[in-house]
Amino acid sequence: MILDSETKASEHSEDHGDELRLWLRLLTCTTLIEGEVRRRLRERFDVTLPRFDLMAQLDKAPEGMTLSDVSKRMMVSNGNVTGLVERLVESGHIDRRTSETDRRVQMIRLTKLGRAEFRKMAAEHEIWIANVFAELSEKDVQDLMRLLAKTKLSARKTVPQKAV
Amino acid sequence: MILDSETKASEHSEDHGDELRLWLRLLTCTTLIEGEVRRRLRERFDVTLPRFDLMAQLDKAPEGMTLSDVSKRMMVSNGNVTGLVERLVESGHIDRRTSETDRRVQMIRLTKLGRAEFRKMAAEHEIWIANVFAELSEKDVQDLMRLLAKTKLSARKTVPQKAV
DNA sequence: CCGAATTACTTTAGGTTTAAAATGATTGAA
DNA sequence: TTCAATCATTTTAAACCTAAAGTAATTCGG
Repeated sequence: MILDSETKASEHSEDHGDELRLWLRLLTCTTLIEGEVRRRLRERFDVTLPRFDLMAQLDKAPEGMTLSDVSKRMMVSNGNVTGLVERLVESGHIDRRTSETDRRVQMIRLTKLGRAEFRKMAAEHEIWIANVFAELSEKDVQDLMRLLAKTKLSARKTVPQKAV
Repeated sequence: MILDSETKASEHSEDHGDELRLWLRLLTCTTLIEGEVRRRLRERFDVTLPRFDLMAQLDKAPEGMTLSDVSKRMMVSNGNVTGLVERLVESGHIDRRTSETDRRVQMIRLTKLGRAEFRKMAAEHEIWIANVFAELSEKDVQDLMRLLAKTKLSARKTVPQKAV
């Protein structure tokens, strides 16, 4: 196998500049969108983004979820969820009860109020997000979906998994 | 202009599901990568991500930056920067001095220690990021760069600009 | 059955983050 | 000049977030 000088050089000191720029761009897009969503949630509904995110998880699980489930789905620490849930119970948006079969487990679900408020917010939120991507063609959206799926798989391989 | 039923329907209740899924995927990728970078920075260098990010900004500006500059670049609030800078001055990584021409302005820059430590971390960081995207082809990377640039422009249009 | 390991959740300490108000310095228009 | 507006930064209050340690319940191998 013959290697030209460029390939040879890359063996020990590859150029990683493109990947770094890609990461920064990805981060910028997310931060930009997240900040705007946060601002609008506060302005329109006086709600924080983490509260909205947690309610979104519960809306997809009418039968309820455990705190651990929420923690994994939201990719945040257990302790973080404990505090968020505490405040959402306090404000009457979610309902928490200890599982009858396993007393370690807390099942939480949206209350009627919580569900109603979430649905109202979610409807607007979906329009905001559609606007965010308004200048992308349908093909752009599909391409981006595909590339991000690939990125997610690639990134996951660099994350050490818990032993099974 | 003739509209078929699908187009007609879309006038008032367009389907925004794809965009929403795209946003969630974007967010997942960023959260995943960010979490892993945070974990490694702590594990390898006992440093937090915000501290690293701030030092990265300063490394690109050898002549120094104002706190407002940093705030804009990092897309975080002013008050946040004040606290971060406070701790980085405390630990000897950055140097802060009041501008001679405008006493409202604080110029900050990396100290010798700060620069040395940052460079060491940045070298490893770059490799971690390259690994994150390792399964993407060179074309994938370029496509993703282009689509994210487009996304950024599109998203910016939905963010209300401050009056000039 | 029994004790070690695991699991679910909470607590703690410290740092991060925001929005909004406050402080002090500069600018600019009348 | 002068004072209202603007600007850079800090402060404040509350929430968010993590890592790590702690508590209590369950599971499982022997």
